Amino acid sequence: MTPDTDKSPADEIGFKPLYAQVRDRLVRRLVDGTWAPGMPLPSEMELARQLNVSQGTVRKALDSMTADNMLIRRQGRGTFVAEPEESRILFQFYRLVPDVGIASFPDSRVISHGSARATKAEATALGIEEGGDVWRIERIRSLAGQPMLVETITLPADRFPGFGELTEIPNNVYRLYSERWGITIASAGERLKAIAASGRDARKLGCEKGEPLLLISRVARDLEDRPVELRWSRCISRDLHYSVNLR
Amino acid sequence: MTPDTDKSPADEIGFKPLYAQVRDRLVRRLVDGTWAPGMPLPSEMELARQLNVSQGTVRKALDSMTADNMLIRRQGRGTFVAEPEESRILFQFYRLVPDVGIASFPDSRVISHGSARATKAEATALGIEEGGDVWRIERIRSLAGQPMLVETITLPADRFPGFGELTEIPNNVYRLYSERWGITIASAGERLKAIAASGRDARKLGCEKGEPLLLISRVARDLEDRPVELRWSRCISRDLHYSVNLR
DNA sequence: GAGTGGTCTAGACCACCTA
DNA sequence: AGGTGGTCTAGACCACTCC
Repeated sequence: MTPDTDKSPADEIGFKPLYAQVRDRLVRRLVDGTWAPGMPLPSEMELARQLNVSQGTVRKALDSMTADNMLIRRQGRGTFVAEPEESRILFQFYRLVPDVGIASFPDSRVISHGSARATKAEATALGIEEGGDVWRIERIRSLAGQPMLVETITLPADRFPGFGELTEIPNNVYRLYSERWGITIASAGERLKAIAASGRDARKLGCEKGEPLLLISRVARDLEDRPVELRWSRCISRDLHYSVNLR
Repeated sequence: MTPDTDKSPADEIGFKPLYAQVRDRLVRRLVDGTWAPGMPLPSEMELARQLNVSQGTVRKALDSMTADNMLIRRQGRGTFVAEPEESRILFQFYRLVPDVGIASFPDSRVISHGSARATKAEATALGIEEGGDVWRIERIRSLAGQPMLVETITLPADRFPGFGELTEIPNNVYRLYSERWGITIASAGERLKAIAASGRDARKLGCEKGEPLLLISRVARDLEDRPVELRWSRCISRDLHYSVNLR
C-alpha cells in the first residue's frame, strides 16, 4: 500500500524519514501509557495497516526502539514493552562490578527524604529554575551488609507529584517512577571523578576522611530525552570498579 | 522434548544469518589489508554481485559495520574504511572532558619505553602467558602544559614486531598501530576506580601524594575482538571528568 | 547525467512459540 | 495449525556528489 498521507515533505525544513516518524508515533504511545510496560504491541502487520505504511518500515522503527531498550522482541511470541525490573534493564544503568566475583544489586537505606530548593547545579542538570521545587533523597547502599556508596537523588517536583508523601522508597526507584508516574528512564549520562571522602560521607560509609571515592554524577532522561533525575553517588571503589565498553 | 532452561537461540551448530556471514567476509578484508583505512569499498551493487547475495543483504552487513565505526558511508560518494585520525574515532576512546570548556586532546611525553615480561595482570588482560614478552611504555600527558595523567601501555611483543626500535612514539598510537602493523583498534573495555596517588605518580603529576586519582584500566581490542593493548591511566580529575552515555 | 547510498515497498520463506 | 518475528530478495524512487 502507498500511504495516502503526504509522502514526500521535501519542502519541509525538518524532514524526517518515514520510519523515524513511525518511531516517534510509537514512542508517543509509550509515553502516554497506551502501551504499558510488559504489554504486547500489535503485530508488525497490524501496525503497518494502522499506520498505512509497509511492514518493512514498521520493522525499521521497531528495531530502532529495540536497540534503545524500549522494546523486547521475541521470535514467535511478539513485541513487548520493556519492563524496568528485568535484570538486563536493571544493569543497563548500574555499572559497578566487584573486582572478583559477579555483579549483584546493592540494598538501600534511606537516610533523608523531603522537599528542597534546587541548587544551581541541580537546576542546570534538570533544566529547571534555580530555587525551583525539588525532592531530595539521600540513601546508603550496601553489598553484603557493607556500605559501599552514598547517593543523593534530586527530582523535579512537578514531574513527581506526591513524592513527599511516600512512606517507603523501594530499592529500584526506576520501577517506582514507571509504576507511579508513568515515567520511563530511557538513557542517562554519567560523569566520573575521583574525590576525597568528606567527613560526612566518611562517617556514613565507615571509611577514613580523605579516602579516595568515585564520584558518579548521573542525569537520567525519559523516553523523550528530557532530564528527570539527578543522582550524585560517592562510592568506595577499593574492591569495586566502574565498567564501560567503548565501541 | 525436554526443554531445559532458556537457551540462547543462536546456540545452534554453525548457523549464522547470511548478512552476518557477509559481514565476517568483509571484516576479513579489513583485517588482511585488502581495504586500507581511507579507501573506498566497491558499491553495494558490485559487492552483491561479487558475493552472490542481494543488495539488501550487503546493506545490512555494511550498516552493522558502520554502527561499529569500522566504515563511513556518505550518500552520493560511497563507503569508506574508517581512519583512526578522524576526530570521531579519536574521541571514541577518549572520554576525559574538562568540567568547563570543550574537550581537547592532550600532549604526550614518553618517559620510558622498552621490553619487559608480562605480569600476571597484564598476561590475563592480554590473553598471553605470564612472563611472556611485552613492550611497555610510560607516558605523561598534559593539557595546556599541565600534566594531568600518567599512563602505562603494555603491548604483546608478537603483535608489534620492532616496536623497541622506534625512536619516536607519536601522540596518537592507534594511528601508529594501524599504519605500521595494520592493527585496527575497534573496541575497548574500561574499568574505573578511585585511588590515592602513589609517591611516584605524584612526583610525575606534580600533585600531593595521596591525592585522589581516577584509575582507568583499558583493554583495547582489534577488529576480531582479540585484546591487543592494555593501558593503565592515572588521572588528576580535579578539573576533568570521565564522561559516558548509557543507553 | 551517471553513480552512489538512503528510503520504501512487496512478497517469499524460515524458525519459533502457543494452542 | 496458525501467528509471530527473522531473513532474504527484488525493484522502485529519492537525495546527494561528481563530472
